[in-house]
Amino acid sequence: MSKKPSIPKGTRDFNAEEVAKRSYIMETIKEQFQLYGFQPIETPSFENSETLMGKYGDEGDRLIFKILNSGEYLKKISDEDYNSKSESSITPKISEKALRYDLTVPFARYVVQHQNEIEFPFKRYQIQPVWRADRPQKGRFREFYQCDADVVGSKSLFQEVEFVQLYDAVFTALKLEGVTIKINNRKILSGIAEVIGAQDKLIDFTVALDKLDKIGEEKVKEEMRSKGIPEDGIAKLQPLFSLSGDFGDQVESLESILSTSEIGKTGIEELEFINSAISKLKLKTAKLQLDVTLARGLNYYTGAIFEVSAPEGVKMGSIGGGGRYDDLTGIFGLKDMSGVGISFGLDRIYLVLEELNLFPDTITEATKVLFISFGEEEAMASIQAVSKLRESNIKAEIYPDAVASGKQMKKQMTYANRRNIPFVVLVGEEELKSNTYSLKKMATGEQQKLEFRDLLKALE
RNA sequence: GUGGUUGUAGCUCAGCUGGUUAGAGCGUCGGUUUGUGGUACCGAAAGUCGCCGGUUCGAACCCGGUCUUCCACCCCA
Repeated sequence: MSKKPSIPKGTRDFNAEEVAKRSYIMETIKEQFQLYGFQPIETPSFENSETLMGKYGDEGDRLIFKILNSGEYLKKISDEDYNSKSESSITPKISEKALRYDLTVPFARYVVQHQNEIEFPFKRYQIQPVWRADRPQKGRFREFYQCDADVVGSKSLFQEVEFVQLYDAVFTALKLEGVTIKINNRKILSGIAEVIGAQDKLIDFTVALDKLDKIGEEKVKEEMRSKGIPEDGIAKLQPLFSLSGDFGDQVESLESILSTSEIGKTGIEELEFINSAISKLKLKTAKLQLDVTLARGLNYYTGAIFEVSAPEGVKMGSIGGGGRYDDLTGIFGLKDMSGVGISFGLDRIYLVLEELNLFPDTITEATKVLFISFGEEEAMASIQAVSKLRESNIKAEIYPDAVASGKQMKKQMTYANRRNIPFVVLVGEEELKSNTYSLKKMATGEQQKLEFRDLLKALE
């Protein structure tokens, strides 16, 4: 045996069934995106490095796949840089392009670049792969698909409301019931940080808070202390750790904490607006839940923050996320362009649907009938029949190699069986003479000789 | 980037404290069955034990490195 070929870690091949299942998810999402008025765009797999670098924090920069320059790139490096062995100074000189890390930043770039051709508010969706140089683990790959829908150019909170509805619509259409749409607001987090005297430590504070359900109250407090958050501030957080009840109850507790923070109060108002709209509009199968510990994407989110988690009992990271970013295009020079968007994690949704057995049986449509090949003359007759069946939209094929003996007959039957082809047609010497077709139903083994008209009827 | 885990036939995995020619099930191929698959029986082929190096009289097994798998942390879809 020669050297085994392989694919890079964190990447996958997909067989016919997997492709069918993946496209089922994509089509379902696409359909809902279009129903909500989003237009598709696509952007290149790789961007100029400067478009991506620095947009996702230090951690993000580390996870961006960089593309090596072509040509004699080493000759352009000065001896000083070369000997320094410093990645940060050499990397930009030998790599000017990088693989797309998410769809949001390329979208922001797109909006700025095409601002004169775009009607605002601009609603677009985008379904494309992204790449991250991460270590793979459960539900985490180095190449995976994101399905994003965003609106730029509207500050209306009704956008947030519609996105909650959109999440609900997609997961309902996928029959994935009972997902939780968690919502939070950056302004509330800022408000809390302000109240406890940690405005400058917002990220440290929220990163610690985000771990609450994972490591528990004490460990979270410990981490906050270690980051230099004052003890009396941590004490003020106490009501946060025991938040309970419905949306309204939780908001009440928050109000008591945030009474002295203007920004915090704004955050609460926004949350309440979204919640009351949603409770009037009603969700079909999803739940909307306030989660003050939710703190993702803080590098650019400024208002609402969303995250969707799989139904209870399924061990999987978030299957979707999103939020409001008031100034994303600002980085590229277009000010005052508020955006809000959500993302679906195709690969994770796939794993969840698989685990819960929610894929419809009908999505893997294969060949319906296989014609057994006997010889040249028979094959010719078979191909004529196959062509006619195809004209009637019946998936039909003929085994490419002729039967020379019973062994090959067996081989062809086995082939039909393996591929789950439900019907086999035999056209041999006898059938040729009588101008008939022997149709065999594989599941039961029953077989009958039919004229073409009846064959067509039986297969329709 | 940190810590752990995995790698033996096409696939799933056994393989004792290091000891002759490395095993099973499934699959593949052939036969019982020359116009009939899915069930039965008989037989056969198939492995540089992930790769490189070390220890040893002797390594699938012990040690080091490296790649890979999966998991956790960080972060994230």
